[in-house]
Amino acid sequence: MPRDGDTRDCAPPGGEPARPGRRLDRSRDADILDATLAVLVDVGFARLTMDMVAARAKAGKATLYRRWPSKSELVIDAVAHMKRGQVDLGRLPDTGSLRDDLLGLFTPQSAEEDERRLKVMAGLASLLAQDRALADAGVAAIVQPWVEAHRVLMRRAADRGEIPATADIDTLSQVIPSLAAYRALVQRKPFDRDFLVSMVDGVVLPALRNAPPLAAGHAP
Amino acid sequence: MPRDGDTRDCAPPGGEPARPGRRLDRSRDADILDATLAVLVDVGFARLTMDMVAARAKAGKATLYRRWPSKSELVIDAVAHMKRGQVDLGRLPDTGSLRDDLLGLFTPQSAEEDERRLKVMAGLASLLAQDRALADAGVAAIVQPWVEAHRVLMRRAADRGEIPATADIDTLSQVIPSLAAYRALVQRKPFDRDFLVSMVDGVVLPALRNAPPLAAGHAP
DNA sequence: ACGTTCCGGTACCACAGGGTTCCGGTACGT
DNA sequence: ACGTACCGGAACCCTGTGGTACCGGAACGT
Repeated sequence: MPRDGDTRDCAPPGGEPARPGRRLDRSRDADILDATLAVLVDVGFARLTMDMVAARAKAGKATLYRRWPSKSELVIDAVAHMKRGQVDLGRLPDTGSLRDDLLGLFTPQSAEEDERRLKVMAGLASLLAQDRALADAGVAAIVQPWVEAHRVLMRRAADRGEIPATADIDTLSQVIPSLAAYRALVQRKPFDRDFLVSMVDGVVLPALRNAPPLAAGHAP
Repeated sequence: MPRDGDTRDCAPPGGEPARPGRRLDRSRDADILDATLAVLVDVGFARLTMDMVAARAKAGKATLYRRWPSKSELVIDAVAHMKRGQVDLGRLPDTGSLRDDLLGLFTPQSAEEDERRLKVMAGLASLLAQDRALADAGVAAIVQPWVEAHRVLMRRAADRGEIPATADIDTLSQVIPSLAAYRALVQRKPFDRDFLVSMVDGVVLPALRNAPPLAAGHAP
């Protein structure tokens, strides 16, 4: 959350207010947040220093502290800033086949983006154990939208009868995102299409088609 | 790995050698390692200080450095030390039913142990992104034996015809450990029996029974 | 031109924590 | 008793880093 002191208060929509000596300056925030994410990807939160961020953003350390009160706040803001460009729940694939829908979430361009997101997640790993707020922010920004997308696709498939209505969608929609996160965080192997196909055909689809009638459905 | 200098070289099996001024001292190592694990569980690797470990073990910091060359080595040793008491691959449940075997891995006494292991894993999270060796040691000590146990149980079930021979065991044996690790690390929810049952009945067993004939089997 | 306002860079401070050293104490074997 | 060898505790050094103060300069409006 950018500091609301100084001169950078929320200008009402409609371009820069005519303040004297005012630079464009609005795009600097994004540059700095991107630089923060880049450093975070490279070295993780613990080894991230404000000097690295400043150097990467070609900014002065003072500028960082002028806008964010601390390292933590800067990183939180950077992670939140990453949400932009996330999977758009309104524009999900809808091919009539659940398998194609699921694989359709993985476009070549989204691949590198996902990889990046998971690396950010890995960079945040140190905080999962100590800063609950930041960890939750990271999860909400990175994994949750993905789970939501899976849930929608599976729900549709159930509605059109492609999979049994008894399928435990709440559980199974978390499987692939969880496994992907685990693979990226712990195993440090790439999340590629082969892996996705293996998960879809080997785990999720078989489980969905073979839903047990008595499943009590504990959402994880 | 305890430093091999000083006087604590590998005494050949057969009790304490009669060295003058020698205390029992053999149990101190275990105490220190346990203390290290306890602190690791509490605050994670980043916030773990040698003073904390020394205080917890009622030992002096000097003693720690007399035996381990650095903080990293101490923690690695502590994690490896945790392997002791791990699932014994020789004494796995064998009820004739894969479901009962899988659920049988989860005994009330093992529950708290697993919880502890996963907390250690969470404490190591900071290192997953930076110290590959330590991260791998943690994974090998905590998750891998569990995967192995699942693989054995599934292999047996396939051999006796309970599940199709085409089932992708290499992939599916990783599912529950991965999901459990994800749940503990990222979601910070407890790994309880309800969750396990949900995973076994909702994901793994349906997927095993409904193995597609053409599965190319990409082990994750 | 000129002042205003912000910016980037640098030097600096404070402090936490890893690692080292030293010392008095204590249990053991002799 | 006495020496030995290790132990626990505490003081200490040193580096890295978060955070601050300050300066010259560049853009913009007037």
